[in-house]
Amino acid sequence: MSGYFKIDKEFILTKLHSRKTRRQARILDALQLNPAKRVAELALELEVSAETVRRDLTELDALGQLQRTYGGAIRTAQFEPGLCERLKLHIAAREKIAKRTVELLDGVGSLFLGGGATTFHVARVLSTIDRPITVLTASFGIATELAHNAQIEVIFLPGRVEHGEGMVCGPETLQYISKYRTPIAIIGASSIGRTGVSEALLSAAQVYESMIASAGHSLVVADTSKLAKCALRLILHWNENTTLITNRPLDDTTTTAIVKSGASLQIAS
Amino acid sequence: MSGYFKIDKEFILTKLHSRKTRRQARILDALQLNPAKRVAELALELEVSAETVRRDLTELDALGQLQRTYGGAIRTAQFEPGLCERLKLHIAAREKIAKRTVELLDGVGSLFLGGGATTFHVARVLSTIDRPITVLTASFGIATELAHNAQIEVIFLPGRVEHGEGMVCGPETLQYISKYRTPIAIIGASSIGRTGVSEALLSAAQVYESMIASAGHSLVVADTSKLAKCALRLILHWNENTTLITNRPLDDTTTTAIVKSGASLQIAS
DNA sequence: CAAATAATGTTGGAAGTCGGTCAAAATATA
DNA sequence: TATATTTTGACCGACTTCCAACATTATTTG
Repeated sequence: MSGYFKIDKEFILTKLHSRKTRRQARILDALQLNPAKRVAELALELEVSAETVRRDLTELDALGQLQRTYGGAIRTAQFEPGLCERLKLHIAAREKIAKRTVELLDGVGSLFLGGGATTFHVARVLSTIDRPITVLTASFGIATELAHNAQIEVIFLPGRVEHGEGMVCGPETLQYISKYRTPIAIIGASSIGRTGVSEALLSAAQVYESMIASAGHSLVVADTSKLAKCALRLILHWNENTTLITNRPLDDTTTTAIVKSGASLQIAS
Repeated sequence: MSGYFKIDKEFILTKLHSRKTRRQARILDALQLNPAKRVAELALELEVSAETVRRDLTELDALGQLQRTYGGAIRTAQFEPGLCERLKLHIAAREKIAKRTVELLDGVGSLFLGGGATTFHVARVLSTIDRPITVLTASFGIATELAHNAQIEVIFLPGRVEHGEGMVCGPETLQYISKYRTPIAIIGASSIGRTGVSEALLSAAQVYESMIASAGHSLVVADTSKLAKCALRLILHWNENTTLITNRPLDDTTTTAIVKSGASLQIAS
């Protein structure tokens, strides 16, 4: 029992009130206001030696609280740290898929755009479009990316902010989606298989499912790394209102299953 | 006539297809995927000399496309570049105001939180709160800031994304706000005066106005730099359901006007 | 209080960056 | 095609950062 008390006291004294912790908090604070800070600059402001600052930065970097650079540190993306990492994977494949997807949007005036790394690439390509289009999304990252282009009207969906995912979801979101109708929904996926598309995060799955239900046709964007995985919730059975856009031909069994269901298949290369 | 053609051709050839422009585009692309890049790193990837990369970075930095750091460059905040600048002003005053404001929230379970630099400081203080609370907001930056704390339920409002402001607004937003009732709305302002509070951006003004209408009591947060300015749209007449939280005593005329109206005045120091 | 531990400052050399200048190469212009 | 302009690469001195080792100071523990 007293052992627990001791740990608690230690924690409070050491972790919360030590000079070091306070200083590191100030460093993080400074980075909230400036995207980047130099070692020398911080040493001056905090009135400690540059070495101390360097040691602090190394620790905070290891904790993922900031990112070290040569000469200083930058704040880590405050949005979806997980997504930032995923964005670095399969870039070439996803860019091809994104381009092919946007090519399919000829004549489309409005669409739903789901969340995830691949759809983010779609947003980046879409943001270069040169005609008016309306996009409905639940993802902060995608909304911001698209807002760069004044021709794109971005409608953001309401809902509870999913902590750490950078998107909204929940009953409010679903209800709101159901009030709209668009010709197209563009959806990413945790996994694709013979039966259909599934998604690992339940709250996101529900949002995508609603988007699909409110759209005339669904474009599923997924690179081949998503194959043969199995995610929590099936959000879409292959059907004639579905197009899968991927980067490489799939195995015969899957291809047959998709084609037989009436869905289309597009290989971007 | 041929003059125009020439300019056009020049533009296309020089600006869009020149090696330099393509290379700079690749630099910006690389920064989309990595928050920071070093000069040497870029030189290797782009297969040009470090000097060329430095020159490119200098140019892109001057254009505000990225931010130069010692040894490389980082991407500029993709969110609200204007807000980022405003956040650097009046920090001390705003932090005091923010702390005082959050102190006033004892017992409050839900609230509206408007947009702007001062309310962002409120969000930062609020994100350290140690009890459950529900916050409704229309600002991406504030939503993200608050989402760090798992105890805070953040409800995001729907609407058209205001290009460059990092918030949603428009009729959908207003209608959605009118469906909620909260005890408190915390609102920033472009200016405060004898009559009340006004806001420069019309679409934002409408959102704040709705928030005020849906809340039992309004906390107006504004540092004294907002005094004696006059912004486009008056969003609030001083009344008994209003509290102004500011950092320094106001001039007698304004103080009298506010107090006479029944509003409260809090000086955070 | 004394010993042990952790945190911080100092120093010096290695490595990296910067910015200016100049020459070479690519590109545009006549 | 020849000339002018722009772009790029290379070099160098000045400056900055980094890292590791060690000395010093603060903090915790017994």
